[in-house]
Amino acid sequence: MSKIKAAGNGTKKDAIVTNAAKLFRTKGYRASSMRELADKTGVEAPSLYNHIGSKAELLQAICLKVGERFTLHLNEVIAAEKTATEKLKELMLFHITMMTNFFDEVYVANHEWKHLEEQHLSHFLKQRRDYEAKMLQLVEEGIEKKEFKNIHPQVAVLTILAALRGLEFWQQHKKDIPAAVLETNMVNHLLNGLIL
Amino acid sequence: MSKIKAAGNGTKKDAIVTNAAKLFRTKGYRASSMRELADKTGVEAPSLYNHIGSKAELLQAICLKVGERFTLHLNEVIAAEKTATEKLKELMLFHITMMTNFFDEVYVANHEWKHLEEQHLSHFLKQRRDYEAKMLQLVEEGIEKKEFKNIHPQVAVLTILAALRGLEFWQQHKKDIPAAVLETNMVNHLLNGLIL
DNA sequence: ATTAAAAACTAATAACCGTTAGTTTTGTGG
DNA sequence: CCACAAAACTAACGGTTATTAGTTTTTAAT
Repeated sequence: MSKIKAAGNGTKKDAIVTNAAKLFRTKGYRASSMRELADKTGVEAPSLYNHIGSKAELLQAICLKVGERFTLHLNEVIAAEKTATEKLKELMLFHITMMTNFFDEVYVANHEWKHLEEQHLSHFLKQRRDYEAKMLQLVEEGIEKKEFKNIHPQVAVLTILAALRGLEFWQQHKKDIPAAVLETNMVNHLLNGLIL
Repeated sequence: MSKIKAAGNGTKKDAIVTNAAKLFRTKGYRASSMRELADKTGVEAPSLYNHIGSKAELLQAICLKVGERFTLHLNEVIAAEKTATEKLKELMLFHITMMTNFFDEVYVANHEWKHLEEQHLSHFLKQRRDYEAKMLQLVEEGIEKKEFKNIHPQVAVLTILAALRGLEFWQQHKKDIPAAVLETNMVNHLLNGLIL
């Protein structure tokens, strides 16, 4: 039996990437050593290189996967025949789902993308800008159709995205606040506000 | 004339800390070398140690300063004789002010606190927990006095803090969105919601 | 001008890092 | 059971890091 256990339908490389995501999240990319990653994987450091190309490649894989998933979902939502409010709500719920199912990966993509090498860095940033731009269009559409208030659409997008990114901070309180309660309340807060 | 220029009323150490904040923000703490910091400061690396104790000390100074300022302000606001809505609004405005005036320091405190050494790490985290707890009390007070809707107060605090932390992302768009516009719209969004 | 302290420099050290080379062990298909 | 490939190991290299030691230069006070 090999020492690295590939989970489910994934390869051994996938298993290493998963371990890397967890390690990078807790320690940060630069503070994570390949020796420690190897240790968590149950193997000596050089053995990792039978399955992966480099440390940088691990970060790329994580950031790319997260970026693709979000982009794919956004395009699906936009293409659907729904009101802007419904679309926005779906986006928010998807962020919450992603954060619960792929916490380490999403966290790393949000925090460690700085350390991507050039080609992947600019790809990642462009993807993020596009995501933001499409969300901006959505909010503008909602304002035009009188679904939303006549507020500054860029600030609204910024506020919503920031609040959603802050979900990472919620993982600690997960025991206190179940996902369903969080979903209902955060979506409601961002859509309807705090004041009575 | 010494090579390290102390700005205004500050010491040379303060100048180094300021440079460190900028460097740590752009590259991250672990990816920032003392050689590069020395270079930005206009000096050779070992010369820094005539003024500071260690690299870790720089991060401590940054995180401590930020933590103290936020804590001090929160206590002032809480002690005042105002409605919960007014208090909450003041807190939000202070976050925006801090982000504009001490962007590097606030960013570093938010992103690099992981790399603090034990004593300072737990102090920093306790300070954050306390801040959160007092904000929770404030929101609960607002609900009790029928200023706020009857929503989950913890989720509200989480949402607001996350949105405020996301202000760091706004610095890039600073040219597009002036601070005054941002203030008005974000505070209004978080208090009154998006939907008409 | 003299002296003492402050602040800079050069050189070097020990530790750690990602990664490669070369070898041995383990698993697998015929 | 044999042979071949996959996957693990040990040893080591070249590079970077924060920091120290020791020395020289600069600043400032008498």
